[in-house]
Amino acid sequence: MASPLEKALQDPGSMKARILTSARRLFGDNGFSDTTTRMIAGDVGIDVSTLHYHWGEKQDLYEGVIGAVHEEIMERFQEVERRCRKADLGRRLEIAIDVMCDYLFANPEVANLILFGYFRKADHTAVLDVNITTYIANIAVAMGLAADQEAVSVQTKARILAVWHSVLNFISGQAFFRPMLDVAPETYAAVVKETLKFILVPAFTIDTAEALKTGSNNH
Amino acid sequence: MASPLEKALQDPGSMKARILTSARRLFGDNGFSDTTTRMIAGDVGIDVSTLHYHWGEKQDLYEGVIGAVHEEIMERFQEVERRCRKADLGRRLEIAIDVMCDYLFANPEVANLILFGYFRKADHTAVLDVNITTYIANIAVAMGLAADQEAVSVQTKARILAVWHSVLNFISGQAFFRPMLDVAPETYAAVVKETLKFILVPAFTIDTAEALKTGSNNH
DNA sequence: AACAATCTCCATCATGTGATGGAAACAATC
DNA sequence: GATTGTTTCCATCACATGATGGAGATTGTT
Repeated sequence: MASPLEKALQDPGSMKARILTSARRLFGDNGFSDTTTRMIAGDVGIDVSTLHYHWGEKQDLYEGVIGAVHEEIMERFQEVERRCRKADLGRRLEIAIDVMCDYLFANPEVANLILFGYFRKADHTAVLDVNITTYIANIAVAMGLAADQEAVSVQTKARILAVWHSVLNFISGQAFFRPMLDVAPETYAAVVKETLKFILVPAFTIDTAEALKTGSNNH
Repeated sequence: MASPLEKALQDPGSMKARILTSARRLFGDNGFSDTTTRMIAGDVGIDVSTLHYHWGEKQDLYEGVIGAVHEEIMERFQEVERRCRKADLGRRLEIAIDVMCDYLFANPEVANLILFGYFRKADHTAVLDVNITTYIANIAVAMGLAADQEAVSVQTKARILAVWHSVLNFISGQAFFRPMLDVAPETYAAVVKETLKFILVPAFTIDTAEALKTGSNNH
């Protein structure tokens, strides 16, 4: 569907791909407005106009980054779904937490990029909006919380959003929280996984039966 | 401690206070970089130089906003602490969720401002950092998860961070998630409270005894 | 070697932004 | 009513940023 993106991914050494890589990291670090095209060009070691030549305007490059990240995330969800077969709900949650944490800790800019998207009031929100809705439906089905992607109750959606946020925030706020907890980087990752499982697993494993039954009436 | 801030709060109709109010909302909506001093001045109905006359440079105004919000939050925590006396842990959590949700839904810019702080790599992070640490310690004590503010284990800190994030994200992402859940604003608030209690209460009420015992060894 | 296509850079523009100086309006005191 | 201190606005500056045009370099093809 995204032909320029495919072309860029074909050869990671191509100029277009190199720009995308730098843009991804810098946008993730500083957000859209605090990342200048000159910063990205400087990081790649090229001129600004070369950047514009390959990607058009800044907004297009940003959407290219979001698109690439989106594809990666969807791949991870498919991995979760594969590994979740024939496991109970508690185990499924643990698998999902492990897979997503491993991925996000290895690509910390991803969590930032997604969370930045919540704030931007720009026009591209529609794009990201669709993505998030897709994530939610995917998780619901993979977790066995909904029969198909169309029949996800409000409660289930809200609960998945809460889980998803919890994961993202711990990774996104890493630079902020790790010093606060005063632990080494590797320890931080372990603490995060443990905390997520501690908080999330009991709620779903204990209460799921009732939650699904009363899932369509809101208080 | 903050003398200019006190002066502004003394008279809500004063120019300095009016600027602070507009700045608070606009910074909350758009973040620091996407909010211009001209936007704020325009919202108040004054000239840019009037704004600079009262508040100095943009960064100072921003810190004024953060400071005011910080004071409000601390008041809420004190309220939680008062109302938590002689209640068990599950009930304490519910009280804390209710109080903080009511406050944040009534002042939605607050959640944005705090979350924006996670991302900004600017110099003021130290200020916010201290604030967050204070929040965490306060909650830990109010919840009865730690004896005093100095003796909070890594696990407890991480768990409180997770709770705090969950609350903030639902309010901050309201404009984003409410359409996704397709519910009315009042319903959204109810769903959020319910979801938070659903997810958070079981973990702490079931597991607390063991959690506190093994609170100092990770993994 | 000649040519065409692609790529990269230098110079430059238009615009928006943070910030300031100084003039004018206002308020308070005598 | 004059004087002094405070507040507000107009005009303007310096600078960073997004973006472009066109010249030069590079590569591939014949």
